[in-house]
Amino acid sequence: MREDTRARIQEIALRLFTEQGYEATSLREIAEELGVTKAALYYHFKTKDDIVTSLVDLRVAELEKLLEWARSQEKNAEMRRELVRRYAEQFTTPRYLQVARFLERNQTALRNHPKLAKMREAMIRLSAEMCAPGAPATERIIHSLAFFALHAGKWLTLEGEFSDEEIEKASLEVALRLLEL
Amino acid sequence: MREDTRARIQEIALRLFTEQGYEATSLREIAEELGVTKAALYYHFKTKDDIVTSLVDLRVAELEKLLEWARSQEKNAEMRRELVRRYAEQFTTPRYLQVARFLERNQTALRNHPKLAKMREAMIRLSAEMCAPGAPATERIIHSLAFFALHAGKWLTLEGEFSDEEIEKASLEVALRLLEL
DNA sequence: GTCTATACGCCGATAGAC
DNA sequence: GTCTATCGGCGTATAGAC
Repeated sequence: MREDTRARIQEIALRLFTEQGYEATSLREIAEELGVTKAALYYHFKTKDDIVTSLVDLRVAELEKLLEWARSQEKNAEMRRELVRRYAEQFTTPRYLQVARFLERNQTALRNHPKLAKMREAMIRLSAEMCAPGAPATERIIHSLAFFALHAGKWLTLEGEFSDEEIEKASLEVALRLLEL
Repeated sequence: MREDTRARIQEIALRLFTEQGYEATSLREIAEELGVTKAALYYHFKTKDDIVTSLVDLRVAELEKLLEWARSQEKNAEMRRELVRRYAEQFTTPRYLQVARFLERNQTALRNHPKLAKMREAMIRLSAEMCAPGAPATERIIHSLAFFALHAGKWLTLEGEFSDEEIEKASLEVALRLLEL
């Protein structure tokens, strides 16, 4: 029945960082939820920052898998649609959705985190794969907005009116339609 | 030449909160940039939270102006386009753009701030004005996405490639096209 | 209006026993 | 692997002189 402690720390930290923000979450809170003292955390992670690193690595790996796939493809309309679908599909794995949300909500707090730079770089390269080199600004921007639409759930203050599933489904539809503009 | 000190505190706090995040910005930093001690700040604002309140008030007032206008209009396609245009136009006033960005980037850190609840409520009502009552989920979501396309600058990791103006112009174009989907 | 001085607590992190 | 104890530092905030 005993779960790996390291994994439980990640799980609790991920939830609290997302709900309250990275800076607002102390190691004491994480330890308390886990039922240990904060000193115990230091056996599993060198620093608070290290917990973040372990989480971001998950997301970077996912983005790089996507990037690798994109590069192996011809850049046509069907490839772009499939890329958006695959990007959206990553969010159907709960842990990946949680990590993505954590990163969404802590961009500013983590702005100096080296792994975040890696992630942004991957996003830039991914959105570049959406267009032929030298594509006009509006095309680049519209295609990038397709990715953005999939993150918009955070901003859509419609909770209570529609389920998460409805919002996600409609977001994907909008993202795909954006590719056709 | 002497500017009002209260206004200068707001200006510096707004910039630092946006760049570094609310939690990561201390009153000491603000005071240092202003060239006074942090104790001096307490003459102008009761608490750190009070500085935020004074900033959020600006945004809430803008949203409510927009909401009032929306309510006085018939809900047709041209009204929706005009509403999006007016929403976008608010961001052309530098101070309002700065405040909006500050709020975008500190949603999580300020999640318990009472003024933030007011702002979210105003956004919900504003996006409700975009549709007839009882409109289907996809319509509501797509029209709401139109607003949020205008916030996409944060996510578009295209800085350096395109100017802020290009991104804003294209975002508005996409927002307007979303209304027609 | 701004200062110095200070209260008081929580933070991340470490040392060393068990 | 987890504990107790503790460190140094910085956080917000206040008191009271000027």
